[in-house]
Amino acid sequence: MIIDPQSSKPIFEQIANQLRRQILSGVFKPNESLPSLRRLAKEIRVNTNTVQRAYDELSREGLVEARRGAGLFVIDADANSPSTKSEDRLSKELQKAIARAVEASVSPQRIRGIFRDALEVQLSKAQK
Amino acid sequence: MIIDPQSSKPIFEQIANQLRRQILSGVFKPNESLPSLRRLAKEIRVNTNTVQRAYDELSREGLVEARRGAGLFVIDADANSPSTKSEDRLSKELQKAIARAVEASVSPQRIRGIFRDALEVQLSKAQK
Amino acid sequence: MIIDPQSSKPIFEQIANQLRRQILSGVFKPNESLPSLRRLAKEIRVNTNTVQRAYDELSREGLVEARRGAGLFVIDADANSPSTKSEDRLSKELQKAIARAVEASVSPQRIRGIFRDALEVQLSKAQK
Amino acid sequence: MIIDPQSSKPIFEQIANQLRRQILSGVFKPNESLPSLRRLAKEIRVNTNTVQRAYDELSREGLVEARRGAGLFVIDADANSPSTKSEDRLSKELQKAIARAVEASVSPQRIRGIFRDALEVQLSKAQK
DNA sequence: GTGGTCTAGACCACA
DNA sequence: GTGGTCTAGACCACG
Repeated sequence: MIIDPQSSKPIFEQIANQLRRQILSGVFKPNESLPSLRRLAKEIRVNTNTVQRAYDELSREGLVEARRGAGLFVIDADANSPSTKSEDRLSKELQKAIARAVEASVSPQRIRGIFRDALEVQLSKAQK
Repeated sequence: MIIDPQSSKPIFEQIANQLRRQILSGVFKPNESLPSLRRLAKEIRVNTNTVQRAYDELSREGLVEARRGAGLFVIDADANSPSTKSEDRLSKELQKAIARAVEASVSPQRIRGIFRDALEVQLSKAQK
Repeated sequence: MIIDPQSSKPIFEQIANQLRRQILSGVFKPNESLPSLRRLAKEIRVNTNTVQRAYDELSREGLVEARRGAGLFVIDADANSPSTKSEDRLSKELQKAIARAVEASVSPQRIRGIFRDALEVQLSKAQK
Repeated sequence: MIIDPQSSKPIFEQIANQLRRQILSGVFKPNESLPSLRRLAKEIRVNTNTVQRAYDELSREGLVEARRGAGLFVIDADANSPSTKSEDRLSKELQKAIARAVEASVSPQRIRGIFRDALEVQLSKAQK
């Protein structure tokens, strides 16, 4: 991991880029690991917040998943293949809805935002 | 703007949520500025970083655009454009689909995974 | 029982909320046990400490009672007792009063402070 | 601060008791600090979780208030004296509602739980 | 110990 | 003055 503090590219971006490459090239295997926030921060001598921000990026991209109290885990792509009927149905419905939105040139970011909202609403309803 | 520092919901999220609502409902008009980082921070008595993070969210979602040295501007794809209708529709469709999945006890994790997949598929299709 | 590990709402709170609702709505009958710590923890795949904390909340609220070596028992002041009516009434009255205060932009902090004071006053009066 | 690990009294309770006494006797003045979790934990050689639990007690009692990222602050009793009309009104309404509930022998814990719920509901409504 | 959120205060590039 | 990045160090939820 090489950091250039002088670069115009933000440090957190440099970190994210290198981790992304390592994940995609299989240096980090699905379903475990990635160095802890504090360990990596110490190692490359930057603040934990900076590493945190890099991890945040990867989370947002869906490459990695943070489990509170446990660590950062590389997402297992296989686990994402729909299998049960409910999931299959959900997948198809989402595909359709998203397709229409994309067609109407709603930005991917907005789609994500709307999805997050929708999920949250449904989960809180379900809790009652 | 109501902030509850004791809430389990992060402050930056509370801010982002309220701003998002205000933008979509037209309180802030397209092509003009939101309150500056420091002004808003002072007003609601939180750290500038916290407001920054909220602004970051809205940027990512494509609702606003930051112009360095100038301020935050509401994106022109404005509140009454066809795009809003599309987003409304998308929101409703996602709500329904997710509600059914939750009912069928698909885990939030899986729902997110399936959504990510679906979005990716649609985006790559759209590129062709 | 639906758990969303990614939610900003703490897991123990999600668990407590759902159990509370189930108790109040009569899914769990008075004088009998809730699922054991370890069983529930295993079922929803969280750490026993997390479930423990949720049970702790319910204990504090007086909804359940832990009997060492036996389990968690729903308190007898049961779901259809006059007490529930009182609670319902209290809930509605608090809702109204708080709504007005929020409307008048009293901060959540102040509302909490005022509530604490009011409760203390009433309790000390009751002691006489 | 004196800790007796052999005592039957839980350590977190010993800590809480001593802190409480110090606060009430004015060793710690309103509106400022209290040693940080980790500092106190190190000083008296106990786990941070234990100190955490003691602080938790004091929070619940309304003696101190945790401000995220800043520290633990002694509540300013004066700041709790109602002054504006809205707060006055709120106070009276809460008094009445609570008085009735106490009369109907709703436990203080339940009252607190119901209040928390009610506040949360109103705040989330206000956000929309 | 691990990730997440927050504060205080700093420096930078840009207008 | 604006937004953007960074550090140091705090509490919080969780395993």
